[in-house]
Amino acid sequence: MASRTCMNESCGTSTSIQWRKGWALRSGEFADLCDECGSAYEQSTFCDMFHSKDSGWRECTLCGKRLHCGCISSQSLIELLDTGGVNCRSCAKNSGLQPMAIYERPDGSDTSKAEHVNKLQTMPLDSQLDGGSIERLKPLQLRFSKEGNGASRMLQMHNDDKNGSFVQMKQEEVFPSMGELGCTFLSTFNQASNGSSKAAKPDNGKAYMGSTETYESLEQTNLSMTLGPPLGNSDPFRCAVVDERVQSKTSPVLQGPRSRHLFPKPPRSTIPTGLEINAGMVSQIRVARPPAEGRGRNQLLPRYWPRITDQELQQISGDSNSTIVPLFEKMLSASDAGRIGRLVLPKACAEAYFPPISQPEGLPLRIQDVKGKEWVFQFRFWPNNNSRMYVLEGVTPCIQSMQLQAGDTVTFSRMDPEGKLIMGFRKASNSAAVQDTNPSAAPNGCHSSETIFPGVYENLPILSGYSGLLQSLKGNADSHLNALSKQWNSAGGDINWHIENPQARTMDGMLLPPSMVPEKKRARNIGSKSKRLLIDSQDALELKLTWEEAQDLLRPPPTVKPSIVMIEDHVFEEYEEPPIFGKRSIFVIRSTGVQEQWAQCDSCSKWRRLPVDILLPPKWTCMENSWDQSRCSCSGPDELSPRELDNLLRLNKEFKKRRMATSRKPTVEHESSGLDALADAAILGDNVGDSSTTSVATTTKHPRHRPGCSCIVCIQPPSGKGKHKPTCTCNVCMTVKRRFKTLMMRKKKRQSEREAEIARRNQQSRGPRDETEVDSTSTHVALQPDASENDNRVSNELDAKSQSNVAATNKGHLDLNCHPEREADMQAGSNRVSMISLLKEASLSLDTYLKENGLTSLTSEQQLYSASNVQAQATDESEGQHNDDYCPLSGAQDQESESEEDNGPDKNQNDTL
DNA sequence: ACACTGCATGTATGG
DNA sequence: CATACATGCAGTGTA
Repeated sequence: MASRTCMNESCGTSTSIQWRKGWALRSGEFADLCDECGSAYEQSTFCDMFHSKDSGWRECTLCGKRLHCGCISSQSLIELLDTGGVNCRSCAKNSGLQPMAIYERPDGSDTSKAEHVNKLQTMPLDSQLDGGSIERLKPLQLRFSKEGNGASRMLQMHNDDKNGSFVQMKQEEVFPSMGELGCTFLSTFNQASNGSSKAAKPDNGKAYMGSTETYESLEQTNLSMTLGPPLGNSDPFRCAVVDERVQSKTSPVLQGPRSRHLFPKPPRSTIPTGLEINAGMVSQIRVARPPAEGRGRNQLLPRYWPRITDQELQQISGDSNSTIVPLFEKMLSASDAGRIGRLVLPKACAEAYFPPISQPEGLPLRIQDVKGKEWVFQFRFWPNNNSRMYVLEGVTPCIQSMQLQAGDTVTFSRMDPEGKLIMGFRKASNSAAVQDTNPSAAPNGCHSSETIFPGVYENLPILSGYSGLLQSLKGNADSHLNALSKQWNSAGGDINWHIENPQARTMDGMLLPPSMVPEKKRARNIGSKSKRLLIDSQDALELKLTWEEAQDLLRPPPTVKPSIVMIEDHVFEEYEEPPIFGKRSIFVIRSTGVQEQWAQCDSCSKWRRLPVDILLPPKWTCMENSWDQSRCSCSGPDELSPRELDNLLRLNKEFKKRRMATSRKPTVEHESSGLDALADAAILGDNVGDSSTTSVATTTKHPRHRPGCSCIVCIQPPSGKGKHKPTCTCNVCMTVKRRFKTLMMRKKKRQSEREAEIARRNQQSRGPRDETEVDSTSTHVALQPDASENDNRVSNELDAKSQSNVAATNKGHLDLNCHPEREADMQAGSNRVSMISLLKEASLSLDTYLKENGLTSLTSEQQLYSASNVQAQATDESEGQHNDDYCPLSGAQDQESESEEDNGPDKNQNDTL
């Protein structure tokens, strides 16, 4: 029967280990308290449970496979059995057991170490819960193994806080000496188990508030672990030498997940994937989460996670039998490396791994460098914004001794069992040099441990991994990411750290050319900033895609009538409830010009043809296909040939790929290339009419006017009131007229060619289905096909164009940049924004649209002008739309440039258009 | 005049 | 928005 002893020495109550509500993940009721005095127990049940005398090994009860506590703790490889023991995941799977989280025992029964395991049940969640237990059902941190001790401390500390029993800790009283701290996590645990070590009480209540965050992140850890193999950021205890030595056979170097709950999750999608992908290449890298034994905030930022290589470990540990526990690292800032001699310590790190200090004066700290030289720094803090700012003072000699500069990284490790603090370093400048010269450097920017050092070291694996992930997931050569990766690489590693003289470095702001000056300045924070930007940009891409797709899936709330509101002369439908997501559907335009909507049955997955104006609910099955009696059940024949379906999917893929690609193009290109691309597509005619496509281009490429923007909108007369009259002969209007004329003539010509082509193909007995065009889709399946593709495709250009126009018109109303005063020129009532009307209008033919807009002909100059004027107005009212309207014009540039070359004033505009 | 010290403040960053 | 942190800066000490 395991027991715990109350930390309160005056109490000393020993109690058997029980399952307590305190283990609940989110309950916030950390009741792991002594029943007598309410103090926290000195150790964690979890540690005890899984880090027991048998070294944490368990045997699968079915196959006998031995599973280490890491597997247990990770929970990714085992299932804990109600009857005791564990099953490896494969056996568990075969036996039909479902993976599940481990839950607290609501009965509070006494549980020994083994019993704990036994009582961790592997039962389907549903079957295990009764109504009353649901409330108490809380995931437990079974992944606690070595680090569980730290977690338990945090639990206890949290307890302290919550119970107001916080006692300002005096180092000599409660905080273990560095020697005591200086043990492997395992030994730390053992000490704790034996009660020989006083778990640190918080010296700062605030410092322990991370507990709940810890637990919250646990669940995420669960997820990530379930989803994938061990993640990139290894458990420090495992990745440190001690683990390698002890568990070299069983423990992959990079095992991250078990300690993830103690530290912030890495940037989403970056670290895991990066290191998975590059696992082989970085196998020797120790990207270690720091030990969780610290008493401080557990939320160490990943940038402080110690990254250490075998070489460095070897260098630090030398030939001794000591083990090195990487604690944290910090890239030196200019201030750190400056002559002030103050090294700002990350607060969390200082509180976690350095002795607690209650007075600002702090205490002297002996730290040994890798050469064995011992330094004494003053470890102290400054009050700062109701917080503390920890610094190591007197580091200048050490910094200089190591010849460190801003951008270099100092690492703090602990040598066990002595507990000696070790200060290592990595030179930032190494990274560039080694990286550049080392042929073994991974082509994607990931490097072996020997080649990765601060700067690039910190980021490249992440970036490359992310890039790799994207590439693997999206099948997309991600030049943008690569570029970012390079940029980041240079930012992290190549920043001008090569100025050896610190003085000179401080002066380079004056000495360096302007282009270089910001680089130095940037260097200070560009790392994290760029990383953030990078990730954000990636997220943004993802989000944007999602958003764009969502736009087309949004439906008005079905049962709610909108209230019409007028905002700056624009009418909006305002719904009391948020829009709903409708079902994805695909619009198809046949060669005959007939539009179709296709949707996939949620039950049988067959594609069914639907009227174009139908809005489907999120769930839709053949049963609801009231438009086709022969296919109103799933047994109805499939209407869509595999070929066409493949075509749809393929085009969808291509579209997304293309969209991703266009999204990553530098903004500089957006103005021109985006317009040109749209223009080309418009002239080519096929699918530009697709509203979704145009919407993509619009929102992606030109959401807002920018200074220097030379688009058709921006070159309009200023103030926005200079509405062009039909008689206007300004450059813009003339250009518009000319281009539109050219455009339409060309389109006419192409249309006639295509009609001829259709006729020819029909004669060749080609199936009409094959001629269908995936032209418009609510799910962005419609594409901007390549020109070559377009030429071979058959479509109804007019319909496409009509959609374009309609979409342009409609979107013009939606765009908040639209100019109210131009609205008068819009068709009356057309400014009514309605999702349904949008869809309906999208199905209108061009002729209908033109009639409605009084544009029965576009062939005459005047009519041409009218059309262009309308479009110009639409454009004026919608910055985000003008691409749609005027890009075609710009696209005609090629053709018309021949006749416009001598049009001086126009030419510039044409170029920019 | 320079160095040091302690605090204040602006910015980056994460939640 | 809160916090962490890099750095500025004023006050003080010292050569």
